[in-house]
Amino acid sequence: MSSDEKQQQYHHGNLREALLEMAVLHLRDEGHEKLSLRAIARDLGVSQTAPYRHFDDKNALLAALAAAGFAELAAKTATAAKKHPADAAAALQACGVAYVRFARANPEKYLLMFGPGIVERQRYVELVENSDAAFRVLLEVIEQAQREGLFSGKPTHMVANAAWALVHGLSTLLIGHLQWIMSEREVERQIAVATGMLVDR
Amino acid sequence: MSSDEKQQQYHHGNLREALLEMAVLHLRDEGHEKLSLRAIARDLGVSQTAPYRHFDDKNALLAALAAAGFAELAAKTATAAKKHPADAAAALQACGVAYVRFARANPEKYLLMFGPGIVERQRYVELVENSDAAFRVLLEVIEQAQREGLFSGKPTHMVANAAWALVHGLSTLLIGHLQWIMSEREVERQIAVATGMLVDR
DNA sequence: TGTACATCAGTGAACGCGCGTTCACTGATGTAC
DNA sequence: TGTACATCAGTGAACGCGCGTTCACTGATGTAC
Repeated sequence: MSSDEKQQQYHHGNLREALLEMAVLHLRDEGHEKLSLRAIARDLGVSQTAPYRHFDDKNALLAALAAAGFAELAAKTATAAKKHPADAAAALQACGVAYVRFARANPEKYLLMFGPGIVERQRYVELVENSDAAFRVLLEVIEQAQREGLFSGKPTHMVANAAWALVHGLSTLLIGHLQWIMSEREVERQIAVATGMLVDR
Repeated sequence: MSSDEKQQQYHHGNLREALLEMAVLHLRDEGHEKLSLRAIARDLGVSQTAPYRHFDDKNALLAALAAAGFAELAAKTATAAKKHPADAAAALQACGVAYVRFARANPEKYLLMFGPGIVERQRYVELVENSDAAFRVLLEVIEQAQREGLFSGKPTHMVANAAWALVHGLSTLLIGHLQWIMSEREVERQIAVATGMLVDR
């Protein structure tokens, strides 16, 4: 224990954020199914009931975690897309690459975001908004692509859903079934080939 | 209780299959995370330790369930593909449609098959074989497509992975995030649009 | 500047839960002779 | 055809577990006057 840790304060001062940070660590290590409020509190040196001052229940903490994840995902994909303001095909592919990279960098967080681990998602305003925002990034890139003549004649939201399905499916396969059988080089090539198939004419 | 059910035998005679069938029902109703060996035994009117005569542990039962699911999926997609022996693009699309329909008809089973709910999958020979077989159906359709000149110049397994990613992603989105916001008609159209994007030139 | 008091953010003990799994057991079945 | 016996497929009690959550509480903080 460092001297910092020794000097225990009755009021933590920043417990909400500390809980979320520790939760991210636990998530990384063991996934959201095994994530335990008690264990998180324990690791923060705080009583097991302290989290209830900041979150209604475990589900609320998971929802906050997922909401932050969607914000991060939206930021990453938006940044990637903005690098190709004049070329929608390139923007779409860059967006897809950024998407899959996010999932690979944060596999357990990604699975929490899209899995059934959070109940009554619609109750959590921030979660709904952030997840909508993440999808909207993709949607806007598709709209731009349509203005440039790609995907002509196909309904925008269906093209967007299909693109989403591709990157989502690739993400989950790469952090699941395909996890161990591809080298890093192959993975990068795979991402390029798959996102390219959306765009090649 | 019917008279059939009343006449309890000490030896069930078919408990292994009965356990799997009941497990499928529980899976449908509550998902694999809540699935409990005790509850399944209870519903079969059998002691909570009886399942251990037929499965090493809970994980083994889940593995058997998933293995059966992959066999089913392989059969459905193979049947769909065979209907278009001379047109690989049509075969691929039919295969994709069958794939997504399977997932939508068996959402919780599908999530078990692809999720992290089963540990040490490689220990279960039948599971590995059946999941390989399911992927092989898709792979063979892609190979046929390449012989017909589609996807020229792209590595077969990468095209296959991309196709798999698309149908897998669509499946999980349709049973997850997109579950409630599309009508049945829209879903069918969505599946057609997405699988069509793999194939349109 | 000092004090009373409301409010906030912690504590620790306890409840109740269902679960997976182990154990020693027993009833039923089928086979060798 | 009858019997001994090994094996198989059940039983029921029990262990131990960590968990989410509630409760009544208390120490710290900040604000009104």
